[in-house]
Amino acid sequence: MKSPEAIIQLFNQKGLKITPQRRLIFELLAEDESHPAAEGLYQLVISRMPDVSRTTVYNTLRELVALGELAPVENLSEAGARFDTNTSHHHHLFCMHCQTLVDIERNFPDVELSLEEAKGYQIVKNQVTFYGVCQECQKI
Amino acid sequence: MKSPEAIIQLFNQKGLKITPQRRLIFELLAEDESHPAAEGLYQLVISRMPDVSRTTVYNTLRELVALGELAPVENLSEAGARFDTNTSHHHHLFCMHCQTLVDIERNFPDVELSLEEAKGYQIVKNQVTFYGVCQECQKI
DNA sequence: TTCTATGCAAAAGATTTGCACTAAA
DNA sequence: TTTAGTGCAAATCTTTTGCATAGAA
Repeated sequence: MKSPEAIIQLFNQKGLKITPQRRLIFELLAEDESHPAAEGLYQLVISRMPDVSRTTVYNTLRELVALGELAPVENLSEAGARFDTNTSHHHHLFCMHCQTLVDIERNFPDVELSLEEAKGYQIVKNQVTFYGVCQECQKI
Repeated sequence: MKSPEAIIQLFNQKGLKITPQRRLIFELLAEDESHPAAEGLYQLVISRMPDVSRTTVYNTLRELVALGELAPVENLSEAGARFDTNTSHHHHLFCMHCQTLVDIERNFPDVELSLEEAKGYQIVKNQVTFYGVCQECQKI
């Protein structure tokens, strides 16, 4: 995700207000690579600022998604939706045991449908998810 | 999915009982290609057998998934989880407007990670989802 | 001073659970 | 007759909403 400063500038431009709660959320997201769910981010937030409400966390996540600065992950379910601070086109590697999710930054040029296969759909993008077991979980 | 008869046989083997409700659910799923959510299947069920409860539909879906005869779809969210009666390895084409989901039965041999890219994960499978707009929705 | 954000409590939607009753085997 | 399934109501979990108050601009 963009730096907290860049996000703050964007919020200002849009007439949205900067509160200490939001500032903290921006900071936590900027350094996050875990694709957190709302609840996980909320826990992180209250560990540093105990009186923030879930509502505020949910509101801010919703604003960031609306502005295109955060992307909901194509859902691997298991509880709530997870968010991706990387909004560029990329793929995912998912641990089926511990639910860890890692970005794969590369293209798969082969992943294209022929006209017949596309069945008249106008294709916008594709998303590859690799399912596996991470190193840690293999030891168990 | 397998034929109702084959599923019934499997349930019998496992000591699970066959009720009229389950028989109907098996029949509806066997002819379904829409990847229904629980609620959609429930509506279909009660259109033919009005007093079936949601609980029974949810229970039966859960049994089928546990037996590996039905697969939860890697979630495209927007309300509830959807189910795939096709449990073999395949990919998906999704309409971003009407949520229609179509199976893509082919391999993408290019979709492999190198050892470094796999970051120590033991890869089990991959899943490609194409996002687009179907023919009907393009007309709107 | 104005207007959005916050936080609470309640609501909403999907799914699960406890339990008494029914029915398949 | 035994054991699992059904259906109801209630609980749970995630997320949204209404609203009074606080606080950023």
